[in-house]
Amino acid sequence: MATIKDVAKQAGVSVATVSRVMNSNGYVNENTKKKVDAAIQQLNYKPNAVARSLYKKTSKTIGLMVPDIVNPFFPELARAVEDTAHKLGYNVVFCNTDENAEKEEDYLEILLQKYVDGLIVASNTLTAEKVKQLNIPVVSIDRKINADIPTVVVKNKSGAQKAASFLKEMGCKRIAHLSGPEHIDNAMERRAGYLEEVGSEPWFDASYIEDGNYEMKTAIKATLQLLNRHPEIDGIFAGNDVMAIGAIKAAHQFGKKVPEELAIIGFDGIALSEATTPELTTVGQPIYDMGTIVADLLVKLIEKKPVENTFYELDVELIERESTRNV
Amino acid sequence: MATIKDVAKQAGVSVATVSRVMNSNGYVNENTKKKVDAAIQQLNYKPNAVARSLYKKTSKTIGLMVPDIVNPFFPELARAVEDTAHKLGYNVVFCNTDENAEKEEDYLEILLQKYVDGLIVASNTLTAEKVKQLNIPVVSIDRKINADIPTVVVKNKSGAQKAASFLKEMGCKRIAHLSGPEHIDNAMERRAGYLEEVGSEPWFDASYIEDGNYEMKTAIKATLQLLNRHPEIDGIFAGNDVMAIGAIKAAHQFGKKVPEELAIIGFDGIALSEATTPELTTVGQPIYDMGTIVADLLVKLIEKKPVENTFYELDVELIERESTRNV
DNA sequence: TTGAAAGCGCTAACAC
DNA sequence: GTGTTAGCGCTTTCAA
Repeated sequence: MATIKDVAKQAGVSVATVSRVMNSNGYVNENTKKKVDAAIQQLNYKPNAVARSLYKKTSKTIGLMVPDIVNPFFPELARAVEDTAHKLGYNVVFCNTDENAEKEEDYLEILLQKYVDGLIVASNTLTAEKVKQLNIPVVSIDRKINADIPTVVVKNKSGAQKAASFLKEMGCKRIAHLSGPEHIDNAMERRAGYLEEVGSEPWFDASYIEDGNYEMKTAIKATLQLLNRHPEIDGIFAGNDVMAIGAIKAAHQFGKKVPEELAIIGFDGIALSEATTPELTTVGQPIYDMGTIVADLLVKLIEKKPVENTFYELDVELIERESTRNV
Repeated sequence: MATIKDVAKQAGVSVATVSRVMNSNGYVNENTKKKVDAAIQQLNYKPNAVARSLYKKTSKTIGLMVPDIVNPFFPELARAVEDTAHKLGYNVVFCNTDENAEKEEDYLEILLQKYVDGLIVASNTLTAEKVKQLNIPVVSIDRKINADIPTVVVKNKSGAQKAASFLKEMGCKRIAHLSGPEHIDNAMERRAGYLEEVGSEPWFDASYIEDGNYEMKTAIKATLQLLNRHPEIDGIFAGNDVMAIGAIKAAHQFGKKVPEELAIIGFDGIALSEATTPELTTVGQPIYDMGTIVADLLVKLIEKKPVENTFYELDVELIERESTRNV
């Protein structure tokens, strides 16, 4: 690999000059510029990003920490983040934390040591204090950490409420909720939206809620419990699509027809929600947009450009498909 | 951020000594080691990975290039790669190429400039020649590039043959194939396996094969074409699970019952294949193992440790579920 | 307009 | 055992 020295020698100039033409800063004569460019061409020279980082203390890379890469929501998000980051000249280091605080710490350290310029995190273990210590721009996606930290989320509560209310419209009389984990704020917001809509119904009590841990397997078990406990349930609002898919499977096992006997609605709008039979009605998040927005926002923060807004709470949209019916 | 100099000053030693205790190489007195450790603690010193990289020309990071992060196969693989890489002290930079040669080039360059120590690629545009030029260990996953390049794949052809043969056992008389793109070797291997099994049947001709581009949307269209062209089709072997899911949807639209009137079998064994209704019968790849094996292999190559084997062709397993029936 | 040289934070000879 | 020092490849004063 050719270095800047080689180029300098080849072009018969100093390394400083080479640096100047590469970064197009400082004065440099048209003619010597040409010589340098030619040398760069000939040697197929690429500047060494590590050396550059060492001096400039930046790396043109950002970190993206997600809790569960196997939940399709996150790859879809990651894809958007990666797309726009790449357009803006950054690349992204991917970290899968498994909701594991230790792994998260590990990664944070590694990323800092590598001079990542900024971080996009979906975490519920990360504290505002720790974020401050990082000393680089951080933006939170999908979850709120703290009002001081730029954040991109969706209207979880009202979206959930819409979902429950839609189930009512569809004629459901007993609506259960498959909830996400209690330590995840968006799960609790979605639960709150559900409660807002059905919490004061005469039939309601807490036994209509089960934690499905945002996973398919757990959701299947939880749904079965719900159905055993309350065979009269005719509608389920699942806190995410993966759980809703689990609920469809569980209903199948239990012998309830979806949507005829049991309507199911999810949350997220992952591509997969279209793939089930019946197709899943869901509260769609603008996943790709979210990724674009966070990446854009983070890069602006990194480059100290003005940002209009550091808190985005995007709208969700009810996507009616086959898993809910009109009775 | 504290540097090695700060630590040296704090401990009253030279930077060389600090470096020695950090890397535990060279002699260092028990006592001064203690002093240094104490200083490190006090200053909460973390060595600067960039500076280290610059000198050592390695970065303890590997690149992972995948063609489509939204196909669940790749996140599942990525997860495994990331898990074992992390265990072995490496982190992984994720690159989504969209099967786009230009993007791939871009990434390759960036990764090299950052001194990534090795690369795991799933690509069909990358040539053996280009790989050589990279001058770092590269291992190919899911696709074969060249016999010289260490590779981890599965038995695509025999797996596909098993799938077609299984469909026959289940009583299918007219078996179509939803194929992956022609430029992807594993897709062609799977097609070859299918042909091996049904190619010489009296009813067979090329119109029983459609390209579904390894995507759900395209697969739906392709399936509909297949079904319109040959209403007698009673079995479909899809080259991957995502297309099989599309086929199920298409059958649904077409009014064919799965599996009663149309049996469908996929390939991959992604988590999602269990989530459909009916659950998908599929040829399962050991995805997690594949990720573990490539990551392990690559790290061994990087660290110049002996490797037993540079070509893994793993077994696949037919997972019988609901989308195929016994007539 | 250009070059010399210092320095980013670390490692590894080479001295002592 | 430990310190001094010369780089790794680049950027950026400061002089010329």
